[in-house]
Amino acid sequence: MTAGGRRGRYHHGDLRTALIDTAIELIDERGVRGFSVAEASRRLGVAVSAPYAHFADREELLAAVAVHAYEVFVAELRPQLTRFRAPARRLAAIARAYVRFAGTHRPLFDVIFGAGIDKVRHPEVKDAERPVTDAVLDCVQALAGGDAASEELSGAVEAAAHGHALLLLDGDFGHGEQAVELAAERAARVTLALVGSRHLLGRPFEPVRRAEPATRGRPT
Amino acid sequence: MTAGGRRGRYHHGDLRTALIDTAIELIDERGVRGFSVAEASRRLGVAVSAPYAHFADREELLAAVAVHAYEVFVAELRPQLTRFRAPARRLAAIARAYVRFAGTHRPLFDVIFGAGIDKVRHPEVKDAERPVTDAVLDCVQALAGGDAASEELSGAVEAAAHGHALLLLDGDFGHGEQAVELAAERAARVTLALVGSRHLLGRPFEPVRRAEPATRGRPT
DNA sequence: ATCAGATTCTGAGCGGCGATCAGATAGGAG
DNA sequence: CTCCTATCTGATCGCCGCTCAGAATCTGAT
Repeated sequence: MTAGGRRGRYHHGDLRTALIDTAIELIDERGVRGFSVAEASRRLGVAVSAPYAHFADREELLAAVAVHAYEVFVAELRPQLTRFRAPARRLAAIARAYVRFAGTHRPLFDVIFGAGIDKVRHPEVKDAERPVTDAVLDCVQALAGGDAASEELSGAVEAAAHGHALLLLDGDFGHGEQAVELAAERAARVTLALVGSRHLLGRPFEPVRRAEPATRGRPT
Repeated sequence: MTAGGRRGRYHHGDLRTALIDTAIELIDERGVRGFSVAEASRRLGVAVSAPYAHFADREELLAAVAVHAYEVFVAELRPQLTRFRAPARRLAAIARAYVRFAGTHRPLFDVIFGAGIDKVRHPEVKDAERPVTDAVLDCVQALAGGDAASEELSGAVEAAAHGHALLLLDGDFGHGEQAVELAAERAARVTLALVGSRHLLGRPFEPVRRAEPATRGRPT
């Protein structure tokens, strides 16, 4: 393959990669829902049928964008994880990085959660997602042992991070860089609150009662 | 208006309502993304252009469905709110009802959050949403006073409820009625944990990291 | 009862999109 | 150089959102 991508030639050179990049551009301008394969082709100067040599359909192209999105996120997350040793802090760092990613790479975040990609038909996406879910699970298990309590905590943390990301993109924190930081910090604080909650890490409690469970896994 | 909606006649009778109902059916079968005005028309036996006498465009029809969805949710939420007096319990009840609604009225929930309706161009939706946000704000202000802490708590509660709803619809809690109840109960518990957290309701607690606007590397 | 005006619906049509297919073109292996 | 394979073109199909002129029907005022 002659890497290049020079336009005007019969063979584009690296149409696959160019399509992914252009897709991100278009999604940034008009949203996932407004993205069309035809327009991406036009922008690249190729026939509207050309993309189908590289992707089975529109969804497969979006899935490739989603995989790239996870790679970017993981690349940003990893250095943050090495900065903290305590599982609770690491969990908070994940939440913060997650919200930051949503705020600073909006089109990528949009593709991951707004494109309606069927992860069963596109296992690549699930694979790309794995490092993130693994990181969460690691921390949670260190904190909660490994049974129902850990499931509950990981669900709560995921929900908190994702929810704050949505609120941020909805404009609830304002706009601009400081909105992103505010939302990210809130998500981190909420995560720590969840980890520190005496309600979640004990066994299931029924009423709000202040029954402090005896067994509390609290390493570090 | 000759109420009726008998098919075969030139005038349908109540096409507007019929379109909303049929839209919900279709969305239930193929998802919001798969819904088309044309197919709804076909199913109702009218011309594909008929809907445009009642709705400016596809999005306006979906907005009407969203308004109906909020009405249903509010109708289910209200009796739950009267069952509890303590703000914390009410907040948990809201979260529980929210997740239950997502699980038992999936197409309606899909429309609200997956149809990409522009709430600025469709204020009816925001109006229909108001009773819910008001209920949350009521409880939160009773708990947190009214400043930053209350904003933080309400964001956390919304995030928790919405996040658990998404996890439920993603299959993370399994399937069927018991999955819905499990997810709803988890959301309620997490909400109580948030309310009970000494981290959230007090004044801001120690920053996780030293205030340092570090230069974060940006991978391609 | 009648009739003017406003609603609601039809039928035709436009442009855009996703997707398929046969065939042209280029790069690489032998 | 020659053949093979991957890549790209051009044409085409069906579906969709949406518009428009005009027909059918309903409404309310007289």
